[in-house]
Amino acid sequence: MSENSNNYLNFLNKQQRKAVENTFGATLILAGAGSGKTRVLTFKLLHLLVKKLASPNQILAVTFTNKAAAEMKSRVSNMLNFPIDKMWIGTFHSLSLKILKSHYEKVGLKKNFIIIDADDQLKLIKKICEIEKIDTKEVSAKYYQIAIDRLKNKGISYKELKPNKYRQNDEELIKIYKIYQEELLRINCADFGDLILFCIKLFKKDEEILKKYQKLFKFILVDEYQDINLIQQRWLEYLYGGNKNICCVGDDDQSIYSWRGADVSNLLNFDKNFSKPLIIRLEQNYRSTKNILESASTLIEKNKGRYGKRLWSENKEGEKIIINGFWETKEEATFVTDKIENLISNKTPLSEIAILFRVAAHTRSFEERLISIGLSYKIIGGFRFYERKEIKDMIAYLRLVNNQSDDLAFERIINVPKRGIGKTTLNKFNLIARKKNISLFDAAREFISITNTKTNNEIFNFVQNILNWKKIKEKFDHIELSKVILEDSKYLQYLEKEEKNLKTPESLSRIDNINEFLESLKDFENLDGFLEHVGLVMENITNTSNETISLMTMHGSKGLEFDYIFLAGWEEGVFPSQKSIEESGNKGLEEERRLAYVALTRAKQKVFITYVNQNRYSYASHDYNMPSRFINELPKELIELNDSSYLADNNFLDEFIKLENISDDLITPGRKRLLKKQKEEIDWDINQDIDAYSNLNEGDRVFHQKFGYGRILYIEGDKAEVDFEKGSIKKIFIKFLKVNP
DNA sequence: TTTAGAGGTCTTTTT
DNA sequence: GACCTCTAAA
Repeated sequence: MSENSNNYLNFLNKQQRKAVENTFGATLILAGAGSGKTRVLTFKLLHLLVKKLASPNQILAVTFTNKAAAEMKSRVSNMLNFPIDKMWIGTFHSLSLKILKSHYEKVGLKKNFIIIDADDQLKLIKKICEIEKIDTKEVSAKYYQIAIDRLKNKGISYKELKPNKYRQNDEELIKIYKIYQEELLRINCADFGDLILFCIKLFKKDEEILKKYQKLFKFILVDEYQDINLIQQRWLEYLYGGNKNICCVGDDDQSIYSWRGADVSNLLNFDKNFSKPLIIRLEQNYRSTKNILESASTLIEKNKGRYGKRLWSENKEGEKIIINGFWETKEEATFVTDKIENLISNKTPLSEIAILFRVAAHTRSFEERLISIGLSYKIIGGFRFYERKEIKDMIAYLRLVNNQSDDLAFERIINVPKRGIGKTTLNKFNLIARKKNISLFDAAREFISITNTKTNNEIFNFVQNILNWKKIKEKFDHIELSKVILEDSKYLQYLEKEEKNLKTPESLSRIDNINEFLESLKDFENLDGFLEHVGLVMENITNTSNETISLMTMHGSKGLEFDYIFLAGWEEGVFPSQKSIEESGNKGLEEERRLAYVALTRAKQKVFITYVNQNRYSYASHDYNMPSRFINELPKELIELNDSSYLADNNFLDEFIKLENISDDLITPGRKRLLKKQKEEIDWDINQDIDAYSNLNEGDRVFHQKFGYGRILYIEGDKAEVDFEKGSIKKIFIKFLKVNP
């Protein structure tokens, strides 16, 4: 341990110190943004070790995201002189996996089981629906996927699910859930929910095992407690039951995962779930300037469902929040990068700059701009490396070599690259597999032994390849194996061909990604280690150079801090998200507001907010959006509003700022106002009859295949802005419009 | 029987 | 823009 390990307590304020030194029993730390909660947790860990209250492997430290876990690990390893490998620091899922790896057979899994992602989940459910002849037109496979996920978050198994007469598809759901669970076991896979559920099952079933872990974990530390769902709470309760020492850190204002089953009431019921807790509040913010803190606090006070706290700070006032509106996304990206260039010339390190988005897909225009001006950036989360098609294909090959009963992997690659083994042949495999209760791989072998068709040769080769690779796996390492697979399967050849023919940005980067994939394999000892990492983390761990700008979602930014924060896309419908309000009404809106609070409080020095008023490009059409209501909710005296000349000319901002009380109706008010305004401006003439395609005028009633009937707002070159009756305004090429008589 | 292409639908946030 | 389904052609 380091020399100054005895005076670490001096680095803490009174409340923090109390939190650290109160080691036994239950402690709940209500910690505001930037109040040093990670510091408290890591120091507490240190304290437990220094005071010899526990040895490293007797402390269980649970975090919510992989990033937070990595952060804590690095902080702890900086303070301590010994390797932290033996410590139980990780996410609920990774810690559950660690436990399950010693007891997999007790829950019906086999060695080296694989964790499947949402993609595979959906594929499996679709397959089940098809086999069981469950119609997925009215109720989609996705619905069932989400439903099963939600049930798992609540710890409800298919046996416990009682059909609800107010929901129509519960019978189907139960059936699918049951088969889904059986299928997972058969192909030796578990989904995210299972990792935690299986642990609980294990604890319930085997008291000896439960006792062992209860005894082992003398102290439990939990980060981001407000985001914990029911099943995670139960997981904690089981492990808490032994030594009864638990310390949770949370902030109700930062609860942003209710859609994943996170339940803030865990925070409320803390004293019911854990006995006689000490509750400590941390309200001094060390991170942000007074202005940023004040702005964020004013915003979050608009929420009704909160415990209420007011953060304070001894930091300097700082600068105002700069808000800029733009006509289109390009302009927005250019503005942001210009500002970044300014910051760089003032010696701001790139690592202190982050651009945050509501939707991961919105990073694109910024990426283009950053590439063109040559600034290095990294995307955290978002388009996950391991979710790219070519990477998933490669992983599927490895998975199948690893485990021939992995049907999901088999189905993914049996015809990639194309081998002339299409749907019909696959259906035949499926038939055999089900009849004989064997894997698709074995069914394929069976198929060639009993039939004689043209495709037999290809199937035979495929099967032989897998068996060959299996032998190679035994003799060589996973990197060598991957290279052989790339060659033998002709996958690399297939990518090269695609690159030549298509020349799309995606196809051009595929081979690079494969090379990066091979590179990232080097970080793992063997195939098992790699597959485990892929299943849990989904992010590439190479390419973590520090001197870059960070681009990420607001969700992804939680727990991080930067000197300068750029918040892009603050538009009604985008943020707050239309979907979230439609789905959960005021609750959804409040969660979006908490997200805004999280985003603002990431900044240490200065915040820039931007919005694109007129031309947010999404899903191949252009959307109109009003500035986010959250802009309106910031204290007027602490913000500086600027807008592009177009917006100034049209008084968009003036109009917007005048509005004080915005209702929480289901349709976002910004959109409502805009629709109203434009409808008034145009004098409709419904009965006008014009030839299709030509002579289109403003005000014409038109028809579009995708969006239905609408009216032309104005025409600009070969495009027309159309107000569709379904409620959206889109910019469409005129040639796609027909005039309705 | 497979594959390419056309046309449709659905688009949040993460372990 | 990605992914699915349907259809027509190979």
